[in-house]
Amino acid sequence: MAASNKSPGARALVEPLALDSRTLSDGDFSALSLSHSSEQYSNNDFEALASIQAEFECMNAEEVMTTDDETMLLDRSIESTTTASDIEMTDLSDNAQPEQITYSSAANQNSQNIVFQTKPTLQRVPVSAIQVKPTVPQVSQSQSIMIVSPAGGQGTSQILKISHPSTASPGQLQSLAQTLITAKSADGNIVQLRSAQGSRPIVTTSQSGTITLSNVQNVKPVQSAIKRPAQSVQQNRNVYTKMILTGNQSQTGQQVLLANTQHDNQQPQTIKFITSSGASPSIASPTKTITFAQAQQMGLLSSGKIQQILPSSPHKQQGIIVNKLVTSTSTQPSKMTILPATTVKPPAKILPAPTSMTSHAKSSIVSNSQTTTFSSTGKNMPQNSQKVIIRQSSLKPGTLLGNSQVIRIPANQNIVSGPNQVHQIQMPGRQVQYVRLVSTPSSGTSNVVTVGKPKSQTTLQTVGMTHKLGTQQQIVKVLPLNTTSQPLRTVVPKTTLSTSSQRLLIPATAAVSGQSKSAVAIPASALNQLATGQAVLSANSNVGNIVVLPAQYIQQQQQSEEAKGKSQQSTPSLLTTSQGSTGNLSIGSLSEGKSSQRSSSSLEPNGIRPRKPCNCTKSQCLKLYCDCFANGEFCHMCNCNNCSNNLENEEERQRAIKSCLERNPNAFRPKIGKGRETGDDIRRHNKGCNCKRSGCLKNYCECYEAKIPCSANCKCMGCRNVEEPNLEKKSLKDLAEAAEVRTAQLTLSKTKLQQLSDMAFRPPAMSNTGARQPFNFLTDKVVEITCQCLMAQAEEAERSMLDDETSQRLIIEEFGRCLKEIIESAHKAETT
DNA sequence: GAGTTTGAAACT
DNA sequence: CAGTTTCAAACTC
Repeated sequence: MAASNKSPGARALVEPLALDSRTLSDGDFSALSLSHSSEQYSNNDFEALASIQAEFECMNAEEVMTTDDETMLLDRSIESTTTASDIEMTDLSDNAQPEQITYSSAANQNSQNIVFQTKPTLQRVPVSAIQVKPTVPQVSQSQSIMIVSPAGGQGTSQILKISHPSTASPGQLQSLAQTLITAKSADGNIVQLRSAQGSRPIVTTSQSGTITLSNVQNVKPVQSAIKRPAQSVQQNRNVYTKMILTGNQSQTGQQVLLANTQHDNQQPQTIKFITSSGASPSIASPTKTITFAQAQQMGLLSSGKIQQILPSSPHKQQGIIVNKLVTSTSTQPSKMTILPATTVKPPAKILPAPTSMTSHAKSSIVSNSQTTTFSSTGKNMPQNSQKVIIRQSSLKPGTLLGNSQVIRIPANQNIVSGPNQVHQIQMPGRQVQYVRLVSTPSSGTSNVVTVGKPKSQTTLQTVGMTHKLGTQQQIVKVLPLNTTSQPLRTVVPKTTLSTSSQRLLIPATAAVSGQSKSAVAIPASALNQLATGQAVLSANSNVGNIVVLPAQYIQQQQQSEEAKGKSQQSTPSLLTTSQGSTGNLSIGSLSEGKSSQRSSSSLEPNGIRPRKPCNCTKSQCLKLYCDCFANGEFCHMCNCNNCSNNLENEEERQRAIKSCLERNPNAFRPKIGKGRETGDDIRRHNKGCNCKRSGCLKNYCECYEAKIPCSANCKCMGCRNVEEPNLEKKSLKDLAEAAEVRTAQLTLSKTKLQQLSDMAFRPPAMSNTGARQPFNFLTDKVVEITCQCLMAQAEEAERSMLDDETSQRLIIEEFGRCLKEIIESAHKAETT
C-alpha cells in the first residue's frame, strides 16, 4: 500500500547512529569498537542510541509475543540532528547483497588478518552497506586496525571507528587500538576503510554498494555477495547495522561500541568482525569493570556515557550485551561493567521490553536494536563469538534515552516520503520493517505519516519521531495493525483495525535533571513540533493518533516514582528514573495489556500510570499472572520470587511465551480495544469479564479497572459497570427510595426495583450488529424525566388514597410506559 | 501488614 | 467446553 506523508510540515530524517568512539589508548584492554560519529553528534550519540534502543526494545518485547522462534534482529538508528545528507551513509543496492560481512582477523604471529567474509548463516541480517568484491583475494596481513573514512567528504561526515584488539603483545594491541573507521562521507555514499597505520584506504565503498579493496594485502574478502530474501527492492531505506563481535576476547574483556551505520539498502545488515584470537581465547569473559574515565580514555565512551557489557555463557555464543547506556554527570565517575549473559543466542533472540539488567546506580542499560557481535575465527573462538547487544532499559535521569516517547500506531508498508521523511527499514528474515522519522527544523506543527504494509508480511514497523523538547525526546513508533502472524500485544486486533489506536510511552525526563546537554541534538523546529504534543501519525485508514505529552508529564512521572523511592519496572520504551526505574504511559485505547488495565486505575492526576512491580511467588513470572510477563517485559525491581522473567532465563522465558501462545494465540494481544460497532472510539474489553460477585464495580473486574463499561462480551453476573452508571443508577435508586417514601406502604421490594434498574441499565450496550440499543438512550435527561413521571404517578396514587398494591402497580406501569417510550425513541433514532 | 476476597489464568 | 485449581492482585481489617 502506498504510503503517504500526511504531514508535509515536518521533515523527518533517518539518521545514522552516531557513536563517538575515541581511539584506544590502553593496550591492555582489548577493545573492538565500531562506531561512526559525526562532530555534531559528539556527546549525544549514546543518548540517541539509547532512545532508539528503547524503542527497539519495546518492539522486541512485543516481537516476542507475536512471533515464533525467529531471531529478532531488529536494528534501528538513532535520531540525530544532522542534515539530510547524513541519512544515507552508504548506498548499496546491488542485487547480490551479502547477508553479512565478516571482518575476520586471523592472528598470524604478530599480524592479524583482516578478512571480509559474508556469512549466510545470518541471512536475516544482511549487510547491505558494505560489500566486498569477491574477486579480491584473501590476504593475510598484520593489520588489525582499519579505518573507514569518507572518501570524499569531511566536516559533517560521520566517522565510523573500528578497532579491535590484536592478538599480539599488549604493545601491539595498544598500537592497533588506533582504529578509526569513518563510515560516511559527506555525501554519504562512499565509505573508505583504511588502516589506522596507513593512509591508504583499504576498502572503499562506492555508491553502487561495492567495496573496493585498495589495500588488498591487508584485507581479505572471503565471501561476497550472498543471496538475500526476495523482496521488493526499495532504495533509500535506512538500514542499520548489526554487528557481531565474536571471540578474540582479551583477558581484560572487550569493549564494544556500536556503530549504527545506515545504509540505503532495504535490509539491515550484520557485520561480523572475526578476529582470530591466537593469544587470548578467553571463552567466558569475566566481568570487567572499568571506570568511566577509563572508558573515555580508551575512547570507548564519549563523555557522560556508560555502557554495560554482558557476555554470554561460554557454551553459547558469547554475547556482550550492553544493557545500559547512560549519561553520567561529568563529576561522577562511571563504571563500565561487563556482566555475563547467558541468554544471548544469535538466532532466536527475542528480547523483552527494556529493563535494566543490573542495578548499578551509575549505569543504565541501553537497549539497542543493533546487535553487535564480534566473532573470532580463531582456533578457540568459533563457538565463542561474542554478541554485543545494546539494550535499552532504565536510564538514569539525565539521559535522553529516558525521555523517549514511543507511540505505536498501525502501519502499513510504504513509508511516506516528502517533508516528513520517513525511512523504512525492513528486516529480511522477519519481515520486520522499521521506520524512522526524525523531524527537522523545517517541520510544521505536526507530522502525519502513512505507512503501508505488504500483505504477506509480518511486519513491525516503526515510525520513530525523535524530538527534543527541551529536555524531552520523543519517539513515535508505528506498529502494523494487520500483521498476518502474531500481532503484537500493543497492536490493535484485526477486529479493530478500522479504529485508531495509540500508545504513548513516556520516557524519563533526563533533561530535567540537568542532563539535557547530552541529549541528542534535534532541530528546534522539530522539537516545537512535538512540544505541543500534537504529532499525529496515520497509517492508511488506520489512523493512530500520537499524543505527545508535555515534558512536565515526564518530569512528574519521574518525580512521582522517585518519591515512591522504588523503581518501577521498565516498559518497552520508557520512562526512566534516577533509580533506573521506568514507566510507561498508555493513552487512548491503545492496546492495553493486563497490566495496563489493572494499573489504569492507578493513574496519577497527570495521567501518568506508574509502573507496578509484580509480586509473583509461584509463577516464576512466566505466566500471564505476572503483569511483567504479560506485557513482555523483564522483571526489574520487582518483588517477585524465583523470577525467571529475565535475561538469564531467556530460554525458559521463551518457552513460557510459546506455551502461552499455544494456549491462547491472543494471549499477548491487547485486551482493550475499540468497539467498531458504534464507530466511535468507545473502548471495550475484547474478551469481556466474568465477574460474579464484585458487580463489576471493583478492580477485580478488568473492565472496571480499565474504566470501561461492560459490554456484550462480558459474562458477568449482577453487573453494574455500565455506561454512566453513577448518575443513572443513582437516579433510579432515588426513584425507588422516593417511591417507597411517597407511597409509604409500597411493598415493592428493592430487589424488584433493582431488577428494573438492571433491566434498564444492564442490557448490552451494543448488539452484535453494532446497532445502538435503547439502553444507550438512557441519558441523564431521560432518567430524570422518567423519575419525574414515576414520582408524579406515585403522588397521584397517594392523593387518590389508593392501596399499596394498586399504587405499586400504577408506578410500575408508568415505568413500563416510560421504558417503552424510550425504546421507541431509540428505534426512531436508529432508523433515522 | 496479614488475611481474605476475587476473578483471570491455568489446568483437568 | 465446562469445571476445578492455581495464582496474584485487590481488598479488608
